[in-house]
Amino acid sequence: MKKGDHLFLVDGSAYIFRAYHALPPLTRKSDGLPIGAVSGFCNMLWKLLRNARDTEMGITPTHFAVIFDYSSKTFRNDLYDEYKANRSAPPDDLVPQFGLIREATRAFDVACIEQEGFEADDIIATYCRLACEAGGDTTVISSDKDLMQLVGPTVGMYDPMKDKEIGVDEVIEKFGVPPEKMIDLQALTGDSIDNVPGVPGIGPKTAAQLLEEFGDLDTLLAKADTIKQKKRRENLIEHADNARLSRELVTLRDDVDLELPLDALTLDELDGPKLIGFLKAMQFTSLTRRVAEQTEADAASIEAAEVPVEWEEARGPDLDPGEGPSKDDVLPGSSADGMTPQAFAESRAAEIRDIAFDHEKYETVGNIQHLREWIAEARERGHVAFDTETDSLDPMQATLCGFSLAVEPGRACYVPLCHREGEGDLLGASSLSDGQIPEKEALDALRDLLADPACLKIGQNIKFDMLVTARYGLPLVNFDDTMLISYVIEAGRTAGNQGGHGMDPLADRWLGHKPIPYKEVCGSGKSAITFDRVPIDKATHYAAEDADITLRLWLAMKPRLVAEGVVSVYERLERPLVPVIAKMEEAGVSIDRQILSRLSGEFGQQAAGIEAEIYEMAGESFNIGSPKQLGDILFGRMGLPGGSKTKTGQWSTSARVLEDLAAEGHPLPRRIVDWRQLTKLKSTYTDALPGYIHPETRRVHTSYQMAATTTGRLSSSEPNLQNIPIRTSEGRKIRTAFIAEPGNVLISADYSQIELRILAHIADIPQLRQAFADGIDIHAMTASEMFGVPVEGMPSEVRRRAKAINFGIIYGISAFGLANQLSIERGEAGEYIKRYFERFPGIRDYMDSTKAFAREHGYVETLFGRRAYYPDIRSSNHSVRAFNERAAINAPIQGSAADIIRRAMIRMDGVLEEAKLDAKMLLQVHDELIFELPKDQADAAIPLIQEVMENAAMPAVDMAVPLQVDAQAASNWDEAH
DNA sequence: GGATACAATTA
DNA sequence: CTAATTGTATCCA
Repeated sequence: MKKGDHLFLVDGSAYIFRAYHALPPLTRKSDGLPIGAVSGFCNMLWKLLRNARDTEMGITPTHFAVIFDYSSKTFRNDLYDEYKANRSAPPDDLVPQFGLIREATRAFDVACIEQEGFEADDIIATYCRLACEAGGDTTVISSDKDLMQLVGPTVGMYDPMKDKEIGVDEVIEKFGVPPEKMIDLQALTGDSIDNVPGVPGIGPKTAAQLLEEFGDLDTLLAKADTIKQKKRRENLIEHADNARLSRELVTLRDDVDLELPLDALTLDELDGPKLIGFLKAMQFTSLTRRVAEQTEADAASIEAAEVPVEWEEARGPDLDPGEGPSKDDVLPGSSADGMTPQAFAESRAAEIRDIAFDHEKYETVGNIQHLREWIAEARERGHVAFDTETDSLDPMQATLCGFSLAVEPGRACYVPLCHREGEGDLLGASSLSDGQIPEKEALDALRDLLADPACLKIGQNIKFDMLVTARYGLPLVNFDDTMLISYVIEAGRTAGNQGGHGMDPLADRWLGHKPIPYKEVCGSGKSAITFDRVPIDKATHYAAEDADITLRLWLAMKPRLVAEGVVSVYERLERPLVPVIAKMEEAGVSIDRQILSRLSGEFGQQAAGIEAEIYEMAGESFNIGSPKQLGDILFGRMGLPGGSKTKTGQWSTSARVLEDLAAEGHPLPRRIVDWRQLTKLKSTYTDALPGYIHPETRRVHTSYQMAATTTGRLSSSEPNLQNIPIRTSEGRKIRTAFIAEPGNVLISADYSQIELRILAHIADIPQLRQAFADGIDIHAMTASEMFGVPVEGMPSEVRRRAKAINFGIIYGISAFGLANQLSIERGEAGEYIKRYFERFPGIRDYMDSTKAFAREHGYVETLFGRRAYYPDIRSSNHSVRAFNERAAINAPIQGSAADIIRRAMIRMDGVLEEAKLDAKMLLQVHDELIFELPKDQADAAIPLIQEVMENAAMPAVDMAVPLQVDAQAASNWDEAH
């Protein structure tokens, strides 16, 4: 190696894990071999090497190697035997990919390096040092912070997934310290993934600040006693040794005795046919094609290589028979001929991922002719991505600032409508910016596009855009929603990261692209501006990018619906519900301010009285709302026996614990429970709800999230109208404030025991089926089966226990949970469960087979084919696994019920309309629908609503158990329910 | 101001 | 023991 040479070092092991989690899971079409990470790896290597051969741009490596960890045990374990002890075994579908990635490296004719006893990072550090000494430059292909300590004048890093170079400045930007201080920073923060201890309570921000102040770790530890913050000071002093140990653990060794010298890493000419053989074996069609083009090899004449792989499973995809793609699922430019849907979806996703973003190419549309051209092109093509920009996240309040369109990847525009400039605080002082089409003219043109049934509008969370455009008098027909497509294909796969199905995480996962952050355009906090204040050129970059991303996501994801056999879930349970829910949100519900205000006063007074009693009993005043202070009083000063502890080691003051104390004769805990209940009712409901009354409609418009839960349920927020109190008489009063307009009534229609009925159907339990067919009290029946007590004259306590068990079954019962619920010993709860399974062995069979299915496939299905993914069900951690098993048992039951009410909601409008009823569906509360309609139509509507709901599973599923719906009309929600 | 913990509410 | 959202307290930047 000599001056001017450039060494590329790929951190192979880190890449594998990152690619596995970040990229959509791919499988080889012929046998289901998982190859997602391999695919990402090959695409990355190809990109790096292709750039390498293009001397016009980028850096040209002369030396190249991929480095892997050899085994998990290294010299660091001798320093600290807990090192990396938190690492769980790699997922089953990643294991075969380790070998494949090494094969891929060889197919690319690149050095593949691993050495026993050392981590890839140490080998990388050593090569870096050698290259530097020889006068060459190095680029480390990784984004691992552990490697950032190597960055310097001749060493850079490159994050292949974010296409981002990391130099000295980037390290400082990200961590607030220069690379040479990264070791000290990591020593302080530790690393929970690698189980490096660090100092508790110190995160990257604090660490950077401390190092800035003290210079380095040793100085810091020596002067730790001068630190002001108490906790921080104590932790630094107490854990100083851990910090020193951590420093040793995170310091990379650059003196590894290398098996392969630096000069052996020279980059050879690519062997096209060899690489193509491998890619063909993996069935990477689009990369094969590109490599063939580049190397001028004849791909057709090259046979797929034999690639050794340890993989026993050979399962095909589970396509629902007879459920083909519908007409509008035939995608533009489709080259699916001769390909399986799976292979097509894969190659499409890979194709889309490779198209670069260029914000400069987006157009701003400032005259009507230009807009008409865009709309004509969209209608010509038959599909267009559409996104509105507004000044509010609330679609019922939002003012339209502009909209964007995208017709093909990279080709997108923004149409500003009412951007303003100048001071806004004085009336009329701001003025409309130049270069905007008059709003009415632009909207009239847009109407032709949105109302055109022959042109598919593609949105991300299109319910929002639908509500906004509806308020401007524009109907939106024929649409797709990328958020819902994502929800159908990977509910639960993506839990954790924000939103899961929001634009940012989707763009990251499917396109490897980070959109312009909203904060960068509009600022945040106090200095935030509304979108109409954003300069138009800046707005175009942001808004057109959103439409561009939406279009790309649609292109990349939609074929997956077919590939995974879930088209009907999307087309029958998700998409048609969008306009239904939009209408419900738009309708809103009427709330009586006066009732709430009166209740607020009552609750406030009662709470104040109880507060005084509490201080009296406690002998001092304190903040009752602080669990910490309350715990100190109850279990410290007053010396009451503590029950359980919370996960942070505090004494629990949950209602459960307090009620147990009350039962032992202590008067104070009871009052605490009462106080909490009243303050909850006041703050969350009677005080907060009036604030949600819309200034113009005078009604409350909740927002339903269609892609928020793993099971298929909706959720409601701002305000949440799915948790309005009902259990206690005090809470119930709040429901009287939900009223019908004068002359109208509310109808509440709810499914009776729908989840138990679904369980009886799915698990096929004869006694349960019979009981539901006969209309018997199901909990009493369970009690009599289990305890041999006749239903007649059964003590209520016996029935209560049976009821808790029935619920427990639906929740994937555990002795711990049941014991907690019933305040009994775990052993006794275990006995109950045992006895239950003896009487209903079919339930145990259902649970076992559901668990087995989930473990094998990674997901479970509802009666209607909706999937809920539980990737952690294979966790080696017992409690994580058990939790996922319970969730997997519950999901088909809860999810099937959710699917049934969705079907009812989708059909409801048409049925009511046909019957000439002016009923409006207002709310959904999981198993209940609320309608508002003229008083004199209630008698006609009730049986119709019941019929639609009771038959909602038909004809897709013919339930072995009848569904029963109870419905009543009244002037408020309390009486209707 | 943002993140986290805990407790409340619902089906 | 399943699935959610919201409000208050608390800690830290």
